[in-house]
Amino acid sequence: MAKRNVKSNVDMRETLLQLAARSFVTQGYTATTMRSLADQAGIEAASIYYHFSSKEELVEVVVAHGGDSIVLHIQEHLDALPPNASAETRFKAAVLGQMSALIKFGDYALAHGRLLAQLPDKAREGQVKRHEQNQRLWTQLLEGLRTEGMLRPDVDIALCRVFLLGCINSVQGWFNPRKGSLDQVAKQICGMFFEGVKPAAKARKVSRRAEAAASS
Amino acid sequence: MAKRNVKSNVDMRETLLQLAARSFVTQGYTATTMRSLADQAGIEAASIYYHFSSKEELVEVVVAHGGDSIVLHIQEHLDALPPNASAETRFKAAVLGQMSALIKFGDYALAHGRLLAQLPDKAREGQVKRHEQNQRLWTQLLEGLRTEGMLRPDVDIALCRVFLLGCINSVQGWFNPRKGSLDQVAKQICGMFFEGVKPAAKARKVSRRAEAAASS
DNA sequence: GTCTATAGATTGATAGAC
DNA sequence: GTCTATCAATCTATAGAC
Repeated sequence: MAKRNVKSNVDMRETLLQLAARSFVTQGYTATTMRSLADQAGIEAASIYYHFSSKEELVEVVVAHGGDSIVLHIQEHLDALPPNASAETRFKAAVLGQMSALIKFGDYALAHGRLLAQLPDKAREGQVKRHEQNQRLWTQLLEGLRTEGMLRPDVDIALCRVFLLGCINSVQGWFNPRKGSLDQVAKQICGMFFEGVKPAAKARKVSRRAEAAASS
Repeated sequence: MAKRNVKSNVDMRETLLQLAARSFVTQGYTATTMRSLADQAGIEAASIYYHFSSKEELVEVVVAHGGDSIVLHIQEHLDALPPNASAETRFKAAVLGQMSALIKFGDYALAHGRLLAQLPDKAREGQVKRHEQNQRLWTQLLEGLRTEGMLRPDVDIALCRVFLLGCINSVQGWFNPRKGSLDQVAKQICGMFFEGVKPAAKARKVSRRAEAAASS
């Protein structure tokens, strides 16, 4: 039994990153002060500069970590599929991948999505590329669907993308793992996306369990 | 030909509100300084305090204006319908209403959506109610659809709402009025929402003009 | 690795002249 | 209504002791 500090400093750098991610996301970049982060970590503001050279470096690391996590996590889900998987299968895997990345990497993932506009100029440029990379991945997945005849000719791919990402990214705000699985929510989203919400000519009965996963 | 200032001060209060809305949305609340607003308006920072008692009052007015505009604008669209309009008709009118509110009130509308979390505590409480009012309106519209049998029993209303609002709210970011009308985009969104993106058993040909309205 | 002390810049806001 | 001048508070960041 060694030390027992406020945060039982196993790794102060990691602690600071997590606190920073949460604060940047909830309070914003400028509103987050080095002092408040230090307070929460149980150290003095000046001590942060032993771990990070500046506030700018701190936010860069947070946002980069978030962006990388999402892209890599989706890629993992895609790589796990057989090479001849259909566009629809790949699409569904990506939906689940992006959702679970949001849950798993929480504030980091949100930081990447919400913080870009607030970043200092230098830091922003590098991150924008990461963001565009994610957008391109989704555009490709949607184009794959179109090639395989899974998209009506009149639906716009760019519109689909914002439609989907807006929905998926909101998951982090309301998902409650005790009430249902991510898998069920992902299925509901894909169902809504492909089939719409209108009943088919012949009404059908489906499990309502996925419904319980949304709290609000 | 009276005065001709930097902003030709017809109404400095209005000018300040518009600049503040834009800056709050793009830079965030804390990052927006009274000095930068004054610079853009062509006056000194101290002069702002003749029009507003504090930075806090300034952001309150901006966010309130945005929230009211959206709710009232949708309500206008709904009130223009005949009293016996179907839930589907009301729903489509609300989609167009929220979209055109976003375009018409631009930064004010975005401020209401994006700034809530950054507001000082006192200002936030009042605004949260306005936000919930908007959410309730959409929930009611969706419940109306369900009552009239336009929603499959397995689709979750809360999920529908985030799905829709995420999509609609993104409109402000990419809509280009020279490439198409809001009406066309609204139709596409409603089509996607009700019918999904999957081709029907029997493929059909539809106009692609709406596709051109999205730029990115 | 963390502390105390403090420099240097910027912020929201006030007082009073015009 | 807008200005000049200024205050008190707070911020990022550095220097150097321990």
